[in-house]
Amino acid sequence: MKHYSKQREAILEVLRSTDTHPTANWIYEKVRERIPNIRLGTVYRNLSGLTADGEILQIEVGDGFEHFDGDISPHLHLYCKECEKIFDQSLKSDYISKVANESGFKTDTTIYVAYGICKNCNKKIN
Amino acid sequence: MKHYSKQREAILEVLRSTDTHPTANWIYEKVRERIPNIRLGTVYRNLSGLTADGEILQIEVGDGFEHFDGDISPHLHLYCKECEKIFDQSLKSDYISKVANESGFKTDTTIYVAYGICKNCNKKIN
DNA sequence: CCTAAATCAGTAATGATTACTATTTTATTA
DNA sequence: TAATAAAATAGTAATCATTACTGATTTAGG
Repeated sequence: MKHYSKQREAILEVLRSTDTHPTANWIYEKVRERIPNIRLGTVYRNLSGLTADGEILQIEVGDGFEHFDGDISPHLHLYCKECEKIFDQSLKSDYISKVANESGFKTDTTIYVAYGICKNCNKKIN
Repeated sequence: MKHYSKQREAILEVLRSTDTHPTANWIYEKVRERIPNIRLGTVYRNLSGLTADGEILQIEVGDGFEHFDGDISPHLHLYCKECEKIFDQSLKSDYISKVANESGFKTDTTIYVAYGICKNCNKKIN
């Protein structure tokens, strides 16, 4: 990722314009509204580059899809196993980073995921 | 996962006998030494069941493979982008779980992943 | 023992992601 | 602003980790 491209720019804008954690395909469909003949491969290539550059986060919750996040601040991802949605929760400190660096590991990205049942689903079930 | 099976038992034992974070295929090769005609599909099915039952953890680090962990205590996974290995580090408290539950989310599993460069690779590079 | 449900071996299919190539776009330098 | 090399893209094809299917086997409980 050494050069600017309008495709990369559009992908980044789409990702930053949502507070969900979309898949590559979702991003592809959105970007296609602006750049109709963009290819899914281009979206994947840029998402990989943006992740490597630390401009976005890649989140995996075990549902078979890679999810992407335009918010790179350290925060908690709550994955509800009932509705299969990802919720965000802010964190006061980057706990992981501190612990990791104490042991000589140079951290540049931290991912926090909790699995369980969200507030809403809890009401419905019980 | 309501019934016992020797396949499930063997898979769990293999996973608990290592402190690495193997892939389904690695586990398959190991279990095959004991049960020669077990199938990869059986390994996958059992790993999914064991994960759902909370007996093992499923860790994803963005390398295209699902990794499994027989240690279900909350701990930190350090993924070195240089040597592509996963290191463990114990945690004094399950920070995520506390924060999540405060907001009404019922957590049953927490995953901590830090990306960066490990101690050894740091020496080699610099 | 018997039965029903769960799991398995064996095999085939799926589909998210990656790879490839010729063309176009970008950054740089003169 | 033209020339050049490197990087990115469109278009297409391939990969391969994972899941799905089916008939046979194993398990749990009475």
